[in-house]
Amino acid sequence: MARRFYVTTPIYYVNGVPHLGTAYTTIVADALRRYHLLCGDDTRMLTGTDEHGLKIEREAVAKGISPQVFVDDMSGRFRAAWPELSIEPSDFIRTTEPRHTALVQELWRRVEANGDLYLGEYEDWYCVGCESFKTEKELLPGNLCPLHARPVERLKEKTYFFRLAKYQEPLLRHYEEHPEFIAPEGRRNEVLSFVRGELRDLSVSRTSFTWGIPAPGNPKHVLYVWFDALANYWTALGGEGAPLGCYWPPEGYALHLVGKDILRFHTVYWPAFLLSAKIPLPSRVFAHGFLTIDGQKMSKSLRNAVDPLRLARELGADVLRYQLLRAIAFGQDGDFDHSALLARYNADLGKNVGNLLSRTLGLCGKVTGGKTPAFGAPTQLETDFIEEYTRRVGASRAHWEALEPHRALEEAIGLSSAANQYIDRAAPWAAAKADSPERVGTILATLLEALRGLSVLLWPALPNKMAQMRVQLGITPLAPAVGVDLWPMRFEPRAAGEALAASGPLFPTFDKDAEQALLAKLAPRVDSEKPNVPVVQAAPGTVSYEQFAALDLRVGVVKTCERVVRKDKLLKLTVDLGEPEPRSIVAGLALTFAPEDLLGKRVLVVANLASREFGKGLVSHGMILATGPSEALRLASVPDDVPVGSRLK
RNA sequence: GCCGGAGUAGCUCAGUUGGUUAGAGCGGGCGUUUCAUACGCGCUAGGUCGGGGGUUCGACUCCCUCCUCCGGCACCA
Repeated sequence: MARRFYVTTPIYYVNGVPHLGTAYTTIVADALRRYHLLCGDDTRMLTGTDEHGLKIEREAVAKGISPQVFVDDMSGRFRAAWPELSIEPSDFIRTTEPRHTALVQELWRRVEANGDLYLGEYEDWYCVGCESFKTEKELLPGNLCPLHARPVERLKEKTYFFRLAKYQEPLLRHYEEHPEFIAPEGRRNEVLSFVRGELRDLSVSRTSFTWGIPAPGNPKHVLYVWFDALANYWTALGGEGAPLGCYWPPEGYALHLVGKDILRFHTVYWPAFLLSAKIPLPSRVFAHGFLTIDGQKMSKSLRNAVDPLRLARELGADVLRYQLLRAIAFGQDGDFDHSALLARYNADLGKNVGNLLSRTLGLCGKVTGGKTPAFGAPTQLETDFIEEYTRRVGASRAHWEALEPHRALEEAIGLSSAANQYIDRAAPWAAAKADSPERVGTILATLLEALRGLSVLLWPALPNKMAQMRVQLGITPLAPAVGVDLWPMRFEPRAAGEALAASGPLFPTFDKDAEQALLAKLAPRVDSEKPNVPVVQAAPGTVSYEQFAALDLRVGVVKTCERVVRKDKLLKLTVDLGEPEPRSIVAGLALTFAPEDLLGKRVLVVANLASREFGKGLVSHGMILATGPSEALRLASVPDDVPVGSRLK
């Protein structure tokens, strides 16, 4: 009853290096891979890199190298990173590989043959500086490019469209018939409501850059990001009729792990492409949450500050894997907290599992000469413990099946706790003093078998540590094979007389000093960039939106400006706010600015401030915004091309 | 604005189709053992289960409403 299990991670865009977020997804995928291996499933895991697109082209140019050289280097970093985290994908695909490009083009042709591609015009905001389109959302107020702060323009580009709208009903039907297709539940509902709304055809090609896969039959176009990238899950298996095709439905079970930010692409666009190409859909798309780090959002600077490889080198890959799998409810947002990591390591692994191994082997060394004792007549204690063992081993398995690694591991630790309870109740040291070797043997044999089971249950998360544990237990390394179920569902104590090989603490704990030292070493240091604004909560002096909105802030241009006699600080100016007549404003700018400095300048004005009388008929109808000491003011400003009278918001 | 999720012990969270004294882990407190990595085991938290109202013999669990947080969509004051 070996299943064919195929798990994928997103392919990572090579404009960055592996960070904790990408490591997280990939570690979960690897843990699932290992779990399925243990079950005897025919298992396959895929990860890789996404290497096309304008950003890459641009970055390579900026570095003065060819895109290919650039992506070779970047992709290599991802490929090299995973083994350091004990991640062993079956395959690593790059979107620049011929095996991918050829099959993506085939996919394109199939979609085209199905009548789902048409040439049209894509119209949106375009920044000449970027040479790329911007969505409305990206733009700064006043239709400015967020990168260049210059106005974008409306532009049209020839592009192929995919008839996404056509697949609204088929998609909804598929969601309906396969409720497990999108998980978790909450995410499924989001997608559902999105698809129930209006689906617009999707632009799937570009002509404004060349670093991509040429569209078959029209090489002026390159395939646009999603059509190219999503296909990797399928192209990596070699396409239709290839030997690896058996990992794809209907024969295989294909699971895509994705971040919740790219859920839609995987549950709407990708299935639609496949429906069009008449290829079976993947079995399930599971969206996990985002990580915060020590309670802080993973900003760019934090991303780089928390390097999973550095953590792995410092603590061992297993410890990092364990924390990510155990501390974060898969599917929900989670926090990666450094001190919680150390605390959990000490508690779960050191004190619970590690000490259990240590005391068991210690007793064996003293009482049985470092060999496995015989399992004799069980008492109620053994019967109860074995019952709990069986229950937890089964529960752990069920949780892996349900994509709940945090719970699967919780069960494993619970089993270790139960063994610690059992050893206290059974008190083999007392039995040894009472000179009842058979009883001691039975107790120790029970514990050794529990530890053997643990070495399997924890292996998906802690492959290296569990390998070491098995060495100490004197058993062979786990050697998963297709069709062989290694999950320790049955409690079967070993034969007597086998050699054990205790060799000291498996999980040496950190004392307070060591913890402090590690935290100091590992904690992300980003304070320089953001002076750790601790509380940005609503302070007593906050204003409501309504209060804020009551302000009329406008862009104006200074038309006239003159000193005010006997008022050294004041300038009297008239400012054009786009109103019929320029406003007369009195402002305390004179210590910094000479009147001629300000002529023609753009300024920001509070336009609905109550008028103020300065005497001698001098009245100010507004306030000019500035910052700094009186003698070194800086005017709040906007670029010169912002129309006069524009309101700020 | 619409839709969805969440708000349970100091922290992280479980809580099945409503029913005796609301749970776990960690932390804290107390006790205890000595085989063990100063480890383990036992006991302990008296928490208005976000607020208010309702249904019911009885609600954390059902309904209404309000507040806060988060997410999706819409919109951009």
